[in-house]
Amino acid sequence: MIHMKHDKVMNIAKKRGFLWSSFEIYAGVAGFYDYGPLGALLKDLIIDKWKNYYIIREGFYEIESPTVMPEEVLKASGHVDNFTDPMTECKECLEVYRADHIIEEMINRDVEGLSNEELTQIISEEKVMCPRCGGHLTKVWNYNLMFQTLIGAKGKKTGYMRPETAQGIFIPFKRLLRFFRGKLPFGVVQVGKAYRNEISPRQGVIRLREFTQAEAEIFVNPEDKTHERFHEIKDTMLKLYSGEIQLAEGEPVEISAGDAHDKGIVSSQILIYQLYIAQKFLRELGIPDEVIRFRQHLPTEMAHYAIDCWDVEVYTEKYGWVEIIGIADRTDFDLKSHTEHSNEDLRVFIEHDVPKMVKKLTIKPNMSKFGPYFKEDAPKIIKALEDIDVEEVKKSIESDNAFNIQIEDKNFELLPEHLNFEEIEEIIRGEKIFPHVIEPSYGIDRIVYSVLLHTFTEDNEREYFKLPKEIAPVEVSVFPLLNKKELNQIALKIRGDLRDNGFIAQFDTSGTIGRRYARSDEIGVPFAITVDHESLDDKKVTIRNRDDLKQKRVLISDIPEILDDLMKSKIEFEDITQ
RNA sequence: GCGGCUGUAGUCUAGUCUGGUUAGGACUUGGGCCUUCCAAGCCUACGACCCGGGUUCAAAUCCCGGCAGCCGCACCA
Repeated sequence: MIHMKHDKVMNIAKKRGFLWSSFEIYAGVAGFYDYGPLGALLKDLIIDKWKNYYIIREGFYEIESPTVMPEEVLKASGHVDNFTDPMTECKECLEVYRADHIIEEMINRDVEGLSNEELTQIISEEKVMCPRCGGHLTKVWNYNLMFQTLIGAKGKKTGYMRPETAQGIFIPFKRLLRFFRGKLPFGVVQVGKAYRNEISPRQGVIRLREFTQAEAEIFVNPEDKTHERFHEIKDTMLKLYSGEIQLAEGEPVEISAGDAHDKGIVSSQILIYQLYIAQKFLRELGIPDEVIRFRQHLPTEMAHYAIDCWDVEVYTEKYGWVEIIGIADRTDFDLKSHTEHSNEDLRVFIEHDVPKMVKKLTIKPNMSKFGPYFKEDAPKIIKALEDIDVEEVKKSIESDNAFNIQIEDKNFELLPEHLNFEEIEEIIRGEKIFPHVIEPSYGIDRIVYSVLLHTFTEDNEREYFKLPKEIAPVEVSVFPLLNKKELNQIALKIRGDLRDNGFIAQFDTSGTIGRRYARSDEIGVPFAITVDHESLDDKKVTIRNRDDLKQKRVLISDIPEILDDLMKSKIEFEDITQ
């Protein structure tokens, strides 16, 4: 199959320094890509924009945690045990299979959740053979997608490269909760590398072994998944491809955020709000609506920890619909699991709106009798009574006139005169709960690819990335109309001024003016400034708009201000006064 | 990981079957000339046989192994 656009985009990306495969002079390694000079800038600008959305607009805070994680963490998260596939290999033809799949296929038996040993046993007992050549299969082994490493000089401690940035946020939850002064909801983000040792990654930058994630973990009260700004977005249209529609083999439907909530298509306001943010973000990166859709995970494909999960997918000619963002309700799975494994209480105290009054029967030892009777054993007994079922004691006393209690192999008989029962009213101000986690997870590399693919434009024999100016790696080009010393001097001076004003500006004298414009357009530079002979007299230059080729003549001294206004969208190009 | 196909400058490609001078061309890129606004022209320079081993007097060319890419299978919390 020919993928003209993909091939063109990747060729230009390689040629002009956006992206290329890593370790090229050593033939490369599949699943690793370098960002070149322009690619690194572009990626940073996209991440900046992402942070602008999540940190500034949503009010979340960013943290940074290590990419190497000790085994315990990933044991608790389930990655050590579950981020694996059981594999088996044919001894004859060396074909590799998913062990569970082959058993289900060959003998039609559900083996989900069985251990490798059990799978191996089934294979030998049921005589499951290689479906291709009939050969014997090896015993089942786990292929874990994580990169394993050893921590420390003696290498006794097993570590893994993190398979997602999320875990780095769950681990310091107690400190984060304290930072946010104990109140839900709050959000924490992390941008960084994650690692998955894919068996055979062959989808370019779409499937990398080392990739960049931008994730937010939003901790919410499970009883309250509303969003305070939902009313502002309820009329926004979203193209939803729900599980139900997928099963019915239907088409995605355009539906308003409000309806999506009212009809229960998306499980909560806060989840829909995240879909809305994702859509807005992608639009502003120059990805058109037609190639964006939200696809709900089917119950069968949903991760074990999630109750609802939507992928934001972008259409690509080469790979079809590609997940570039995953938005999941992870519930309390992670915090609960880390609580069990670490013995740290990762719950949050939720104060009730109105304190609850609870009537409760308590035991009050009658110390004037109790003390002298039990003497040195009295404190022990009192302590034991604190943890005991009061109703049971009361019943026993009422029916048998005694209650027997065992402490350290000794029996004590409590008599009615030793105890008073009192009904007290207790005030319950709140309860401890595990927050639920809403997680938008952005695959930055896939987004960079989508942006390049979908901003790539061919018109009038021009081929260029029509990057929104906000994410253009180079903001302005400065050229002499002709490669003459006196023009170059002025152009260099202008470039210097622009750099002093914080713009990324480039200067180019090679070839003719047309070629220079073409080179500048190709990498998506939104504006070009050209110095001509008249500039020597009138101190004016032309400024050219990439997208419509229009030009305006402006004073050299006004350039930094004009460009600043243009870049910040305070004015449009046609508003420039000559 | 398995099978098939492929691997020559930044890009596209000639040469490989049939081993033999200094691996040829086009585009791109750098420098220069020319040129008063959108990849023009001229001069000039830089730049390649995927890696390793074998056969041979001699390997881009034949053989073996590796790596990478593409396609199919498998895999894809």
